[in-house]
Amino acid sequence: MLSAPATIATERAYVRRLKHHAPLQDEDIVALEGRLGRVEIHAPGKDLELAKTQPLFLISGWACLAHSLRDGRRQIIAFLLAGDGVGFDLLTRPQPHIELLALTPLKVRYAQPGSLALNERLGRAFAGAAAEQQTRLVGHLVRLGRQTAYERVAHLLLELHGRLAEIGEARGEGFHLPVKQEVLADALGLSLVHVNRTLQQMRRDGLIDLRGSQVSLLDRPGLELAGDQRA
Amino acid sequence: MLSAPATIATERAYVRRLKHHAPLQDEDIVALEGRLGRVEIHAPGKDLELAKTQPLFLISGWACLAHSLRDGRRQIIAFLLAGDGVGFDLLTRPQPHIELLALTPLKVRYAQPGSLALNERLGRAFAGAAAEQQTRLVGHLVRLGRQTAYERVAHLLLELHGRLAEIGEARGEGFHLPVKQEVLADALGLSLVHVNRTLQQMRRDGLIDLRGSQVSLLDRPGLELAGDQRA
DNA sequence: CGCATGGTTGAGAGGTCTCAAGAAAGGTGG
DNA sequence: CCACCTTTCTTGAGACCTCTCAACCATGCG
Repeated sequence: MLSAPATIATERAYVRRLKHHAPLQDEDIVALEGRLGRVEIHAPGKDLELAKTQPLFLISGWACLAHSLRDGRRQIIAFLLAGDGVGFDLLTRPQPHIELLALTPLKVRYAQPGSLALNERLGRAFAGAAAEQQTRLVGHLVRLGRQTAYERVAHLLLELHGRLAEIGEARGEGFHLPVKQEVLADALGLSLVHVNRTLQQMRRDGLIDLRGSQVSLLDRPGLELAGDQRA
Repeated sequence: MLSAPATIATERAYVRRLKHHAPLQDEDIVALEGRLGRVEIHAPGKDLELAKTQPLFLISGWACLAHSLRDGRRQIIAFLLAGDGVGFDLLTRPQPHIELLALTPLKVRYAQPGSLALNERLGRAFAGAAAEQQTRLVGHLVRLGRQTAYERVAHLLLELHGRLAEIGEARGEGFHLPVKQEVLADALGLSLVHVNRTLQQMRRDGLIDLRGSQVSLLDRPGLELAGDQRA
């Protein structure tokens, strides 16, 4: 029984995320849960087939939206973390040539088709989540268009840390980054090799610590100076 | 009176755009028009202050959404053309650090605040327009992340021609591109100089003709080969 | 005619890429 | 627990793409 609270907390990451955007009441949660169904686990690398799948929430693990070009080049559009919904907003609706990929073992909970904005509060929560998604997408676009490799990496690390902290998956300034550098490269529009060199450089500069897939942001002001893109 | 039909057609570019996404009936148009108000004209370079403005439709001219970094670098997020709405979808809702800029003399028609999805057909039309916007945004992101300068330019020219053709602003394979190369650079994540060189190269390759702000796509298959990003 | 703006071109620097090989880490079967 | 194999990370070297700086040309306008 010791693990029960943790399990519940984990399985309700989506509740926590939605509550960030609107003050949900117990009845809202109950109503929402009533529309949720089976849980599935997918292996890393699995294509969840955005076009054919029902809406879902990520319970645990990392996923991404990706677009592949003919010649094998790939661009990752967005990272999806525990608590994120898929199929509720425009970005995660089926789009041509976009695939939804599991980056780690992925636990998802499917919802019944149709909107889950069952009342005004839930509606605002989903709208808020969609707006946040959209803001991140624009931030990603700016990264790719106008930032250097060093800036892109710093900016992405800050974003991921912030998102993970929100769902309780960061430990202080540290977090688990369970993706290959190749994935970071495909997200950042860089080559694998250059991502590696950039990480080395940030390590030498004392901005981060990196051992295995464990990252620590050693110098947050420095990282923000490097990566922040605000006007 | 000879110019009247043309004027009406122009002023209703937004109707044409919406009809692309749902079969609107006359009553829908009437209802929509009932919610539209004053027309204003803004000078090129004008910041329309996304955060403070009412929703609006572009009647004529070009605008863009842009994000400026501290040091002056700028990334254009999206081009907005005649018929495009602003403030109806997530992308064109106020977002931090994003500004709405007139790129040419810009004629806009303001709408009353609140949703214009007055019935199910209009709702689908607006949703369709938002989805198209979103798809373009993702395409733009892939351009910036994984395409070369040459590919980016080709892809953007094809996109713009397609959009202009939809609203009757293309003449065959030609169209008017009323923006400085600096603007293209800020959209494509390139330097002004490199955009110029790339255009020269495409001209030498016989893909495009470019005189003044007049562009002709001389070799559409060639352009698509160069710029198309489909998997 | 002269100025301002935007386009064009050259030259060299710098950032990022590709190719390639070696080191580290992780998993698996003996 | 070790040996091996695979995967991932790391590093080097050189090529290539794109950038910056700078100058010059073309156009339009007062």
